[in-house]
Amino acid sequence: MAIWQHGGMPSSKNTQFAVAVHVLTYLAGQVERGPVSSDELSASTNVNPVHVRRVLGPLREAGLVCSRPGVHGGWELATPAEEITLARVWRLLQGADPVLGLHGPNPDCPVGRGVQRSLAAIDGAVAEAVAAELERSTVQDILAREVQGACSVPGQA
Amino acid sequence: MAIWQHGGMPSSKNTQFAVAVHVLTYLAGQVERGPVSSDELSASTNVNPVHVRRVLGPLREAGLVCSRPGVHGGWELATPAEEITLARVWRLLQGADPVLGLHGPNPDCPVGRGVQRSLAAIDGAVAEAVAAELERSTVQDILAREVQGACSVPGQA
DNA sequence: CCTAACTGTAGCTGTTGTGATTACGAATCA
DNA sequence: TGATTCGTAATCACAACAGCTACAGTTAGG
Repeated sequence: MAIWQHGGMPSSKNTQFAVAVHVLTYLAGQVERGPVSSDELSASTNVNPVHVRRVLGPLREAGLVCSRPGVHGGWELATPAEEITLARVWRLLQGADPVLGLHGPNPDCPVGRGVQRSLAAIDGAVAEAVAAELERSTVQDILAREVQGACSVPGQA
Repeated sequence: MAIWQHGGMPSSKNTQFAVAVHVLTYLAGQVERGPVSSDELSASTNVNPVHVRRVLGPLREAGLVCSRPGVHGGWELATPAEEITLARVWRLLQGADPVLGLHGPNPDCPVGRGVQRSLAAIDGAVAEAVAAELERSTVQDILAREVQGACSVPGQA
């Protein structure tokens, strides 16, 4: 028994963060070349071009990248790679979604409410811890780990 | 490791952690009463009894709780509440699942491989940071925040 | 025994989130 | 004008989570 509608709580399987980091690193390595099309980024990340643009949307609004339509359009880094921390990217894409999963408690149960409140507070602390850890890496750091040259997708250079 | 076909990588969709913490706290408050049925736990957590048992499975294997079938069966805490850190619970339920989402990169792209490796390392560090944060709270701590008495589901006490 | 009350698990279903795909409009440059 | 590329909406397929039912295995009590 217990047919209460169960609390739908978001927090999901974001591949978006990984895709974003990948794209930013790619762009950081192609700064000299000018705009890069989402088609090329799509080939590098192995995801759909539309998905690339969707992921890059929030990053553009935050000023990390910029895009231009048209014949020689595409995407460019709008912030130096060494100033883009992974924490910033993560916060942009994760939003306010809980890191740990919370669940809709039974309003009739005092334990439910108490646990819920405690858990929400702890989730916040965890989110801060994650951000703090991600603050330690920048896109530049990741790019620096990449090998030297030959960083293009075959058939696009 | 790392099946590159397309993203099937887990992240945090688990309500299980929250349910587990809830149940453990409930059990910690009912230690004197003897075994608690998963039906009662189900009413408190507002999830299905079967789901409760599924979540509690790993915790029992780890020795945190124990269960007995039969007429007066149910679940009991098998470890003092002050020794159960949330980190332990989290690690049991999270397993080796990545905290941030990784994605299947393009094997033909050197950037892909590099980013992938970096991201995996960072994910490990983040997981440690999360665990460290969760190490600071125990089930006893959460129970202590609960109010005094009247911690049963109406109709069950 | 036999029944009732539990756990333990398998199987199916409904819902939801994610990403692929297509399509179309807007902007830019030759 | 026409080709290229972004921006976005709409739709589809797939997988994960959880709800639910059903049934087998255990235990207590008559």
